[in-house]
Amino acid sequence: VRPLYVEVALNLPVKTCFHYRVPESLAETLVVGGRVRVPLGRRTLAGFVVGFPERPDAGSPKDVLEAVDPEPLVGPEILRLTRWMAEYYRCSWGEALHAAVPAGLRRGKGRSKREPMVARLSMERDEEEGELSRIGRRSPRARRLVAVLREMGGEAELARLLKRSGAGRSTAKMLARRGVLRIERSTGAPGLPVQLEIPVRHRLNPEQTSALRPICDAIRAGAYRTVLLHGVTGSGKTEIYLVAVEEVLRLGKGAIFLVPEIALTPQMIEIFRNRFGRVAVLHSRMSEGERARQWKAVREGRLRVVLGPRSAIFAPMRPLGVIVVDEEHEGTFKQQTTPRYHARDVAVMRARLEGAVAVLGSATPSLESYRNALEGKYTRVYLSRRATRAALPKVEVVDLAEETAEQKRFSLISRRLESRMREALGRGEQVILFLNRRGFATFLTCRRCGFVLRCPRCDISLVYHKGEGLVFCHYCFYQAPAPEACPDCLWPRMAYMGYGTERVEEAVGKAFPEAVIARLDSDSIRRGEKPEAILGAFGAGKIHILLGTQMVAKGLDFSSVTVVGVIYADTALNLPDFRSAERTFQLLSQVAGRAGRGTRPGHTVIQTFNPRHYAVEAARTHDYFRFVREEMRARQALGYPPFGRLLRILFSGRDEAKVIRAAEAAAEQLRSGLGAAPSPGPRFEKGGAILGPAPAPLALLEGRYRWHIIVKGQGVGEIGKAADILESVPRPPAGVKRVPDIDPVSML
DNA sequence: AGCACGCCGACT
DNA sequence: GTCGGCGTGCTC
Repeated sequence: VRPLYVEVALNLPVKTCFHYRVPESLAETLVVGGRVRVPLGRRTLAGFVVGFPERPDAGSPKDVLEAVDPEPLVGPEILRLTRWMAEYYRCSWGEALHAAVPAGLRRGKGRSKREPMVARLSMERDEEEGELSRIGRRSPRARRLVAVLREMGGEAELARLLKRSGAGRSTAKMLARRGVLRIERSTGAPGLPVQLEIPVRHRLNPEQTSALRPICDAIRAGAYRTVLLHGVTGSGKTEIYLVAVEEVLRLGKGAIFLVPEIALTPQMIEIFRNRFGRVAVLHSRMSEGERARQWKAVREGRLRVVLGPRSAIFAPMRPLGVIVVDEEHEGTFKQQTTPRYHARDVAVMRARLEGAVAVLGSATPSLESYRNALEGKYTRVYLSRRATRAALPKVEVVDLAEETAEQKRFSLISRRLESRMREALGRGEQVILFLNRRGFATFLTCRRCGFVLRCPRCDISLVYHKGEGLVFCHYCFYQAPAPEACPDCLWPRMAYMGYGTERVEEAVGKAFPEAVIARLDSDSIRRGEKPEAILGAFGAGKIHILLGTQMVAKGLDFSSVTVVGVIYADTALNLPDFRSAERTFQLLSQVAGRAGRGTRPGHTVIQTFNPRHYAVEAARTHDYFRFVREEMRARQALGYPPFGRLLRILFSGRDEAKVIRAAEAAAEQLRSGLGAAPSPGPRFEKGGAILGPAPAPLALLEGRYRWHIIVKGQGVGEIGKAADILESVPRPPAGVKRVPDIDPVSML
């Protein structure tokens, strides 16, 4: 039967799909999962064919203009999965599908055979400033182009850059001629370093063997199961993942391996390549074309192992045997733009829909996963010992208040940490230092009037970067030269407060003049340092002290690192978020685990003003269970996850009064709607609550005021009801954006 | 989202 | 008298 009509899912914030007539000429060509070009209003859009209805739901449907794909771009599995996402996360099916397909494939079919042109900043800042002023003040376009490129991280596809900055090709060419930019065809995947330690393959110990059993049993049975693999750092989780993947491959199925963006290290890629030969890697730093190529190879069954971040959960692998989510507790699995999905939860759903096994691995499982395991929704397996029989590092906590009092001054590196570092360096061992703050000074203040320099668009303090002599907003990339005098009272000097990686680098350089120090954070990368090169040099022993942010905390495995220092453990702890203790504990445990992975014992020194906090205390004693006990109690008392569900509704706009009014109106509608819940539905008063509206912790971001409402419910039913109410009431006035976030991970 | 239609204020 | 603000509704 020839289809007369198609149902099309468009990437619009509109819940419904649209029906079109199929012209005779296309009746044979259209397929479910392929895309079509269709008219909508006065535009033409591409959307996914999701069905062939017998009769249209509109009076006189328009004609499909053309077929975009000769064959389905997504299979029935991804269609089903995205439909579930749309329902659960309250987006349209089209938006979910849009997120599930890499950009390089979406636009033009194979037309973009050639790599796109990419523009990169290629000058030091002062040089660039000089060149720009020579070009003259009458060319705001050039300035705007450079500013936009800087915001995009110093490197961007030329086409996108021109569109965003509104500048023309000629402006870009002129800047390239003057050396401000380099414009070249993107080269694809970054090269891998020469030397990296590949852990040798160990025989599984008895604990690992029994952990593997429920995983492999389910894989062989082809049955859905989610396994929470809880293993202390260094307990050999990776080896279990690898054996599970091997098992899947033996059965002729495929595997998806998700890692947090930050942990997609060359080291991990190398382990996989080493073990499985060809592996599809979907890396955000790869060009669109390269990612599209890998995706196609997966769809055609040429690659059976996919390694990637969040979005790799949509890899068109069929049949699927196992999905591994490594570091499942990581917040980066949650997308912070529509559709706001959590890749770990999507992974579990996908495994369920496709009869696959999901393995969620972590040394510090999220409370959500832990509770699911306790309730029997997941199978929990526990690895209590380090595979290499190396002891867990000895963790020492330094009370910064005490240290400051005793030394009569505040010092970034306590005497304890310094002596541990000296011992290690003396033995030819290596050191990792961790600090979760980039830049030099975290804020500038005036000693006379107390003025603190803030971002005009975000109202958070500007961070001083000494290397560039500029202050930066870490949220919106606003930048300005660091003021000499106080802008408020004109006092001639500003005081540099707070400590970032740049400042620690300087202090460590002074204390250890003979050591080779490298810094690894997004600033050093932006300035052209290759993380692969730094890690390669560190692995080869050419660098003695590696200092950095998150990037040094995750997934690094170097056997000669014996000392790890946490410069300041309180950054995460002081965030206004109910998960701050959990984040702190996870981070400290993870960082501590970088020490003593080889045969020599490790030491971790944690510097903090909160030495008695249970997150710090539990990290010191490597006691996950103690942490969970305390944290569960706190969450239960307040009805926070995992004991309740949250819906966060964020309102933002340039006119604060309007934003507040919109949020208040919505809260009122929620209150009356939920209070009157019909009897079959869950009663709301019990345990549920509508919090706010209140200003979000980041109350002003990029010039937009932000207020939010938090709906706390006992289960999905309640927050779902709240989301239904929002959809049924009139939309907020123009100029106010309302974004619902189901299961929010960050409340900032 | 993007675009129309539609109804009230200061300006060529 | 119009140009244009954005509030409201619709797009197959």
